Amino acid sequence: MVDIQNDAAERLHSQGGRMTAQRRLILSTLESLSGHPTAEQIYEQARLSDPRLNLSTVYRTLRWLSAEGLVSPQRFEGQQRQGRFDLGQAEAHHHFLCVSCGRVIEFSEPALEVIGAKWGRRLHVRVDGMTLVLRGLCEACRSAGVQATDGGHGEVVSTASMRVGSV
Amino acid sequence: MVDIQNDAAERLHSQGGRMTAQRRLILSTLESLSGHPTAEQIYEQARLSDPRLNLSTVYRTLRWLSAEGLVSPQRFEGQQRQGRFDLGQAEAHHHFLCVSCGRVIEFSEPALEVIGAKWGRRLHVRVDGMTLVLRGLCEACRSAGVQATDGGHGEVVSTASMRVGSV
DNA sequence: CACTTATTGCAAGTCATTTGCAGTAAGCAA
DNA sequence: TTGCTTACTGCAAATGACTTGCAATAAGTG
Repeated sequence: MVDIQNDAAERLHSQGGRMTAQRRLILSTLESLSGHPTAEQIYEQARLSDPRLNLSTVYRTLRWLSAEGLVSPQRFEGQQRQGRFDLGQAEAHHHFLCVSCGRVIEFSEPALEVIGAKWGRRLHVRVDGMTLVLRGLCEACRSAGVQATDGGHGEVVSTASMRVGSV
Repeated sequence: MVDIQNDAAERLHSQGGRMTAQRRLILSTLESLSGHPTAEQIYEQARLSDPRLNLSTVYRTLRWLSAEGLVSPQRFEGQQRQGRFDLGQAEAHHHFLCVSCGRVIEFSEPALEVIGAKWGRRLHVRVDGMTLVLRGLCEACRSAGVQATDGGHGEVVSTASMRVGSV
């Protein structure tokens, strides 16, 4: 459960899959990259270790990992077309997205469980998961004098990220 | 403010734009479609009134409307690549997404303002907006015996939607 | 009713992601 | 260790969702 490499290997095994060098590489790259990298970023990083790795292999692996629930794919609105991937359950955390630089900060908010459950009852639906996305300007962009300009759906100029624990 | 047609016309005017038949058609189609239609769905619906309408015009108009803050674009994760559009501010409401049929139910939850403000302070960022997406099974899919199967990121089989007021 | 130029339709182009296919290599069996 | 089966990979071509260039239209102005 804690070691993704082993977890993935076991899951593969149990469904007649094979643990290949590429999958191992993608997994460890995913572990080494903090933040929410895109498939392309994972590819470029992994390529440093093995230049023969192919982008479609990255996509295929990411897709399998998502289906297994080992990584959670995210799609933020705005100019960014690329999906982002992150180790762990989608439910485990929420995000702040800087509309100027694309930086993502994670946080967890237990109070949302209560809100989700409440709306599940009110709407007569079964709520299996939830994601809260906060949008705005990070400290760096704010002090750099950036202003949000487009009604809340910002153009991302560059990308960076950091991870912040639950408070 | 209340009449989108007029609001849009005024905004266009003030920036040297022109109110065309196409834009009027797209606007009224947007008003007639409840839920969160995709560009394609808006296009198909509008085409019923004027078959000569072009898809790129729909995209262009939707992009302008988004920039003006008159419609809010949404992107839900999962198999859906297409963006969805909705009249009104992104901030005004949140969504429940049925991972089985794609149905979207809106709701508003004032408590989230407080949570957003709290994290703005804690993370030292300026929060301009937020979106909460609840994922799960709607009543219809649940009673139809559908089970979520893929770790929370469902494949959408068909699309439908309804709107629910604030409670 | 001219006339300027924003806007449209159409076709071609992007970009992110997927897929068909033939060659490669896990993992099991002998 | 060697074979063997077939899952997996790399590569190239395809797809889906938009976006863009351009010449033809048509708002809104004088």
